[in-house]
Amino acid sequence: MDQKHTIAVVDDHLLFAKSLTSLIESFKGYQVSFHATNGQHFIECMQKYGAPDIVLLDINMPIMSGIETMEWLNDNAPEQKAIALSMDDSEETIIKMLRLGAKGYLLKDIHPKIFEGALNDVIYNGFYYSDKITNKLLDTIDRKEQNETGSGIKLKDREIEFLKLACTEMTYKEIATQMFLSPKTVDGYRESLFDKLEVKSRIGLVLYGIKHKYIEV
Amino acid sequence: MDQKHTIAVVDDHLLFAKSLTSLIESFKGYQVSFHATNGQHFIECMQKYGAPDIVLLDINMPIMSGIETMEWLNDNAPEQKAIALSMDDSEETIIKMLRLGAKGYLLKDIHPKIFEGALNDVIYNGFYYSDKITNKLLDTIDRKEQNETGSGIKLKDREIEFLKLACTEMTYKEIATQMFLSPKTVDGYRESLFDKLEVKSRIGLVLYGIKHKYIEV
DNA sequence: TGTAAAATAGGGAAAAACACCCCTTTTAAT
DNA sequence: ATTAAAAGGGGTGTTTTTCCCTATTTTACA
Repeated sequence: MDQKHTIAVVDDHLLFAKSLTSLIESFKGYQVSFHATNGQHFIECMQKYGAPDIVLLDINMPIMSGIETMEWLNDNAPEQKAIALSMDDSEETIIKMLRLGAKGYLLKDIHPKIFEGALNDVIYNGFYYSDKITNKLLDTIDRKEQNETGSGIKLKDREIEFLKLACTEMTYKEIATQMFLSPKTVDGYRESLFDKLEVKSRIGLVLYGIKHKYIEV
Repeated sequence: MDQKHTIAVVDDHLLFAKSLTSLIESFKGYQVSFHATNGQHFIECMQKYGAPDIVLLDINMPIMSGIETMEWLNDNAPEQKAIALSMDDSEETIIKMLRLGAKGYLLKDIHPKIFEGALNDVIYNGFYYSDKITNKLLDTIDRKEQNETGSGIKLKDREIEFLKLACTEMTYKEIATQMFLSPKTVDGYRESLFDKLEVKSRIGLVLYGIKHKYIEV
């Protein structure tokens, strides 16, 4: 085993990517074979330089995101080992990446020693799951099993439609017109959402809507 | 000039910080004297290891943010050269940091070569302003001169305080109590903000507050 | 095919939000 | 010293929101 393990870094943040490269090359047994700034670029590079042993995938990238890249790998190179590397610790993203076959999910604030350990784990064990991520997933499962609380509330189409309009400066009367409903029906949606989302005012609806990405700001 | 220039890295993202350290130490003429995970930690480290030639300050950190750190430096070590290093490219943050005396403002996605150049500029010229940042500031100035549109609206401390409370499920009466004001005065703040921010309802205030990062969701 | 659960709609009333008028005291600036 | 602006407070309305009821009409599905 004389050959060094090869790593590809896929991240649009150049400074981070290059810094990470320096770090990785300071680990013995590893070398960075190339760096790409988004998924599409990565695919091109892979065709040019060959597949690396591990690809470190950022999630948020322009043109082709980490998730899209993971989907592509799933279809075209299912054997490729990939580790997601992101600031984003939302359950949904983590779950999505792991389901798509990522061998690990690292937050960008981890300790370099742990990072090195994770690389080794992926090479020799095939995967690495950190405490933090595991706990996050367990939390999510707990909440789902209990009471559907947290972010496990499912809104119906019409409710979402109403929620979006509630996050504007329209009055309920205007919302009713917009939705082709009686103001009284809209009042019903309001009350049932107050109940379901555990809020006490329209402000609460707006905050919920933003937090859960029903609307963008 | 045989001595290397010393750099301190202040960033809570360990992996990034350590990677950046690797990168910096690959530049000739530079060495990282210490790494701190937030402003408070940085101040402690500085007392232990002495002041670096340049401190690289992340903006978003727990306990003591980059802005708070910059304020502290302003009061306690105004000669200290600092460069803000952040993902956040909102005008307000940039302006705030530069006003507080930061010698430069780098986005984390810059090219390592430019990064190295920026370090040199700060050491030898005393400052570095990138195209991107300069243009961003020019844009802001343009908008200010035109019509006060965009985000060029300055809110006073008390208005910001009110805005934040308006973005909760409190009633105006409760907000008044919280702010030790008469409900009528709060009503005045509401009206003047409606006017200033060009919104027609409290929902508008909330959306404005979120968009302009007065509140987090 | 009967029944439960959605979706729809209404009445009535209190509380909050909003609008437009006014005033005094304090602070800042010329 | 004078003036202007900012900060705090009031009166009196209208409109909107919120809450608590009830009652149809669909829709789903066992």
